[in-house]
Amino acid sequence: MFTRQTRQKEFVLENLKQRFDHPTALQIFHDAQQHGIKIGEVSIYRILNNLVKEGKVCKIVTKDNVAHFDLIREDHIHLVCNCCNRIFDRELDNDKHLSNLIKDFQISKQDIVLHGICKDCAKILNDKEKE
Amino acid sequence: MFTRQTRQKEFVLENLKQRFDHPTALQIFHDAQQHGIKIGEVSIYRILNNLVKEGKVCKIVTKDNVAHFDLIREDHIHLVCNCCNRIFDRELDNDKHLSNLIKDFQISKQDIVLHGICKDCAKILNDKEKE
DNA sequence: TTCTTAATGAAAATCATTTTCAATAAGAGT
DNA sequence: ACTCTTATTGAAAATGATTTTCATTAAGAA
Repeated sequence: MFTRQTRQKEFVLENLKQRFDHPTALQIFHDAQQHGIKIGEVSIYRILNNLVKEGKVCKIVTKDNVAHFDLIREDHIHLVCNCCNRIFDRELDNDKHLSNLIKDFQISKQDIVLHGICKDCAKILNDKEKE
Repeated sequence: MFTRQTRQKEFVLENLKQRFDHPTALQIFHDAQQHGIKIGEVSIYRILNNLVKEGKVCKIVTKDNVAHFDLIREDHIHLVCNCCNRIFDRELDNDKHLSNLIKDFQISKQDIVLHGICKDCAKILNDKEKE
């Protein structure tokens, strides 16, 4: 079985290359519509899943059950806020430390996800407690 | 607003205390049925979400979009296999290293999730490549 | 240009989770 | 023990992201 180069595949990959906001499938769909590109919602899901299988893209599911996608670039880990569900990038050479501590488990560097509370939400929670 | 102690709440918390397999809401529901405990599926979801809000339980969403729950006990991180979606525990004092490297983001220790490929899946993938 | 079949897309299906709301039952007050 | 308030429950329906189905389209090989 061979693969065919299509306008749709090109658009999805190009779109991921140009943005750094970990978009959802729907966000990519809307972007396509705004650029007048004819592509169905379903195809975006299908193309993204294939890219994940090929190891070109990583998929991060936030606690509100929405999948976000990110092109695998250089070394950076993802911080996911359990409060606002935003995803932050953090460059980190020292993550090698952690990776080396884990045996019998191949950690993909781009797939290190730390959950917690981001600066903004921590401030909001703090302010609420003062009330 | 006060809270009331109910059989259902007690069952869910007790069930989580007694198991270490990161069950889904449905698995807890089935367990209740087998023990002849009258409790609705919906209530399990509601009780679990409340426990998460109270910070007693952590919720891990795997890539197949199913939420798994784990009682927050001592220090351990979670390894999630992107292949079989199983969740592994790993004790790790040295995770403090990583936590300290991240500024302006409060990492909850029990919520450090590393994604990758587990030993079993790695073996299967390896064997496939040889074919 | 033709032909094979990979890829697309619209509609329908799926499935975990949430919402709604009437019925139930903690547990505080008497 | 009894009553009363309302937190909690649970069945059914709603939601919403994602997947499946399948007829149609279009890469790209021959």
